[in-house]
Amino acid sequence: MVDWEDNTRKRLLDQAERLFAEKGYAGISVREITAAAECNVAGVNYHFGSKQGLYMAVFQERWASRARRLQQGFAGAIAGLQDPGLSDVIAAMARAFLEGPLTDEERRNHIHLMQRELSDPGPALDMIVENVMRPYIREVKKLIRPCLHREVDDEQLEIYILSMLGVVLYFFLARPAVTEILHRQYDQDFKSDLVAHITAFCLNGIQALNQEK
Amino acid sequence: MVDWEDNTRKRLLDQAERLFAEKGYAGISVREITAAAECNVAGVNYHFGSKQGLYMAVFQERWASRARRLQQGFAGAIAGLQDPGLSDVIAAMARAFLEGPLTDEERRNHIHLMQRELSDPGPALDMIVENVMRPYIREVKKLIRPCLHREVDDEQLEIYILSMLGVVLYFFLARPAVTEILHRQYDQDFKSDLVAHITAFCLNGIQALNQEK
DNA sequence: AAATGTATAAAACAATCGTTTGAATGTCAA
DNA sequence: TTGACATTCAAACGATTGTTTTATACATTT
Repeated sequence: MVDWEDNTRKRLLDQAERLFAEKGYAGISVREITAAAECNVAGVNYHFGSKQGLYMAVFQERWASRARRLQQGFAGAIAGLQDPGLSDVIAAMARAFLEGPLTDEERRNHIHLMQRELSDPGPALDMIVENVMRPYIREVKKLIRPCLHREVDDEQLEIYILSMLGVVLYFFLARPAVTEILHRQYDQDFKSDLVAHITAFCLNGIQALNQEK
Repeated sequence: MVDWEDNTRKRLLDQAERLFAEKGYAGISVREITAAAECNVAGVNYHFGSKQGLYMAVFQERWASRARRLQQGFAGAIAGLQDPGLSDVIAAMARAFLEGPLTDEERRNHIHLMQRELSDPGPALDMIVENVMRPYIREVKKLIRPCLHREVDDEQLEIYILSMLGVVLYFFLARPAVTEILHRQYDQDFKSDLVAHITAFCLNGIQALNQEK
């Protein structure tokens, strides 16, 4: 194995990631992937054993490391502040997803791949939940709890964090519908508006936790 | 055509709706659908012309009418109140989606079908946006605007409404992940908690619109 | 009763699916 | 140079895809 740059394998992962994100596992054929990667059909089975093996490799070798970069982007933004407030944490969350360290295409692939696994549980869901979502939520909880004025139990806090994730991911996920409804392009302008909006919306939303009922 | 009950056609729509919602358009074959509907493979092409025709029929003959029932459930809950406040509108929105006039299975199918079209634009997206989402958003806008203390431009209000929809739909969509993370069953108990939470979260969120900045 | 139209079924259609085979490459060590 | 290994390729595998054809059963109309 020539390990400094296994070109066919890399091209296959590149195109598989893009096409699986775009059309879903069942929506794309091995031949379409190999055509896009400009290699032979057999390449998939040679390098990854099967179509499913290629799918899992996309998550293990691409998706997981991107999730790590996202989390680091978030943690880094927080680490730069001393005594970060609630709005700092929420703004950092939104920014990490919408303007974070990833390119636009990486971001789109990343979120679509995640989304598909979350709604149609596939072989990669366990990895996503255990290795990415759970540690992420634990981290955010540790950051948020000191900002609250009263004790809040774990589950309630987790639901709030999931709500914030929901808002962020949904604007991404439903992008075709959102842009058509609002008559706006999904450009930098719109993204800035979204980050500001999401931060304000979720900040107020989570203040519900701060109020005695 | 025997029109009082065309049995095969009805069974095909029943099973197609369930299976398209569960596995997506590309994820299910016409043979799996006809097997579930206990009829011949040719039934799909005879009654609907093609697989895609069956898919569109699911949206036109099933999904659209359910969307109407959802909207009526929402409108009816509001109509019962005089001078409905912001929290009334939001609670009615959440309840219509999570505890509304649909059965649990109808609700699951409905939201999954919608979700798939929103994220992978298919032939039914235009219908969803123009005939369902846009009228719905227009209606909610009319209800919310009188509750606000200051003038808010259309787009901002629309973004807030989309955010609320995002929270509601996301808890549905990512149900497999959500229940695993929270270690909870998706039962009546949990649903009540969700409605209460979403209402509180979004109510506070939208209050951002009420405050001078 | 004969003719017509509708609905279902069995069988086959060409096309495409994921996968495997076996030969042709190139690379590097012995 | 030889032998072993890694990689790519064209070709073909059997299975499954959506669709069509042909035949049959039943109902309604003439």
